[in-house]
Amino acid sequence: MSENHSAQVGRFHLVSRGKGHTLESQPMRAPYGLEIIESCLTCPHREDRLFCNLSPASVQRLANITSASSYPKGATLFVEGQDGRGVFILCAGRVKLYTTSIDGKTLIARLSEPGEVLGLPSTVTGMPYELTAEVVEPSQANFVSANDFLNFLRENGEVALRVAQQLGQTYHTALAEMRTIGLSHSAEEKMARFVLDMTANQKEEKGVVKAKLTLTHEEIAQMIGTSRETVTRVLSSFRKKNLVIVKGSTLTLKDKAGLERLTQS
Amino acid sequence: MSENHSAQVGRFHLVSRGKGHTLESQPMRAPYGLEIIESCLTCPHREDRLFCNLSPASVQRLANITSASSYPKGATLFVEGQDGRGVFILCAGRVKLYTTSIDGKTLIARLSEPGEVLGLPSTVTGMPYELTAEVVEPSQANFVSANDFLNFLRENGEVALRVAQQLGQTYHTALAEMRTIGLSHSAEEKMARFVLDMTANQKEEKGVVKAKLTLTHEEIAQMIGTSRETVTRVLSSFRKKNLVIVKGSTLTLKDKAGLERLTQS
DNA sequence: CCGACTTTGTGATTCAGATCACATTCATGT
DNA sequence: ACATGAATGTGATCTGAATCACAAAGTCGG
Repeated sequence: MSENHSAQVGRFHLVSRGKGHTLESQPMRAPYGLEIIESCLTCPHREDRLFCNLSPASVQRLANITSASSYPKGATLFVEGQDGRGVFILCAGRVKLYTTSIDGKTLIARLSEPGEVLGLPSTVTGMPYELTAEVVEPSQANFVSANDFLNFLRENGEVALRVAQQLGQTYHTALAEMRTIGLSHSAEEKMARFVLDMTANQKEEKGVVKAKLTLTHEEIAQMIGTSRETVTRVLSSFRKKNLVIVKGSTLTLKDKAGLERLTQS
Repeated sequence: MSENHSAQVGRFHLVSRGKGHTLESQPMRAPYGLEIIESCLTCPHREDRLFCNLSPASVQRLANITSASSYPKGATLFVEGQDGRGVFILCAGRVKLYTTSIDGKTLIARLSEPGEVLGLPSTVTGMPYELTAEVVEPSQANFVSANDFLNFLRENGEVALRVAQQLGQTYHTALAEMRTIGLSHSAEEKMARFVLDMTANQKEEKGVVKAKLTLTHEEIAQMIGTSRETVTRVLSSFRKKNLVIVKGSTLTLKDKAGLERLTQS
């Protein structure tokens, strides 16, 4: 029943890449600048999110069906339309989840942070993946095959509930994005919302809130539903108005109130 | 622990209304033209969706914590921002779930059909309702308080899994709408998507697919993120192009392929 | 059958932002 | 340090659809 998918999965991921340099034939290796975290048990994030407070037995059981892998930037964990093979528990790195239209336009649904579980909705419902998951920062993830995962859930009511909560969270996030895309009057408003979102979860230091902009303008455009040029323009208008300071990939929030005002216009 | 919320809840719902006629002081009554379905056990939809295949004991347990009510058109089941009081299992009627921006713009996230469970994400995660639920057709629903529901889930692993599946489904739907709103180039495209969505679940008779348009143009606009006038115009352009026939509130699909072509433009 | 409101239909106007077309600056690998 | 491709910055143009402003149909209660 529980064939170990890990190797096959690992290879597969490294095959499909976005654009640019080709990686097809390269062997898997540790992502640049990251030491490998061996077992999922030592993964710093696993415990405190989806699978916290599990009995040691359950943890062991989970460890058995889990297989860790590393993925380089550009790797694809799964592709929209493909049927759900299982879930990926993201331990380190960052993954972009998006959908594409026939003509190539892309809409980024969300960015996943360590601790999140990818492919959960599809795995649980048995439907095909509704999004494509592409690694934007070298990442490590634990894979659990759909079969194993579902069995684990069935044996483990508390975890099922926890999974439901995660899904609720995810839904919440999706709605938030729908709101920015659907209810905004202007690109400025969307951008303001985006910046506030990005900085919302950041801890401030010395009274200043900063955020790393992992995304290109192109990608920001794909998140808020505008064009790349508009992102560039709006962002520089924000700088002129002293709402934010952009230095390299670091964005510093200067006038939160000002941005919030734009949000409500 | 399990105080019965039903009466309080019932009264509350009837209080807040959208617009128009005032119902505040009126006593609760059966929705026009619907006989009341007494117990949730006889509710025709309950069994086959979320809570199918339960042991008789579980069904009984569920029946105990459930309270049925009827809601007239315009009633509000819950309001965005309010913290989750519990779930509503929709037995009959139709409910509109939407979010509103400060300036009054509305985005309809989805229309709920009988058998669906409303308020699930919030109840499970313990976060406030992220949407407002307004009855558009006289409805009947079974309410289960958050406490009771969560306890029920904890005692009942299989149901928790089922809940997770529902949530996955809901997420899926949300993504579908995000796609139409975010990836479309034109209002025509959005409208084509919308019409196809509406007719997708309908059974065809005599080789023709029809769908009841419960929504006003205004509401359609709020679903696909355009203006009312644009909906009117696009819809009549569809009629001119013989893609659909609209007669009263009945929409007949005439040229599915044609609409699909618009979808991919 | 008659007002009164809600919904739909249409024209005229206007403008935000998509798109195109480059110039410039930044990374990166060798 | 150079070269090459990616990412950003900026102007010019053009159009889809929002908005405004009514007219025409429907709908419903009394």
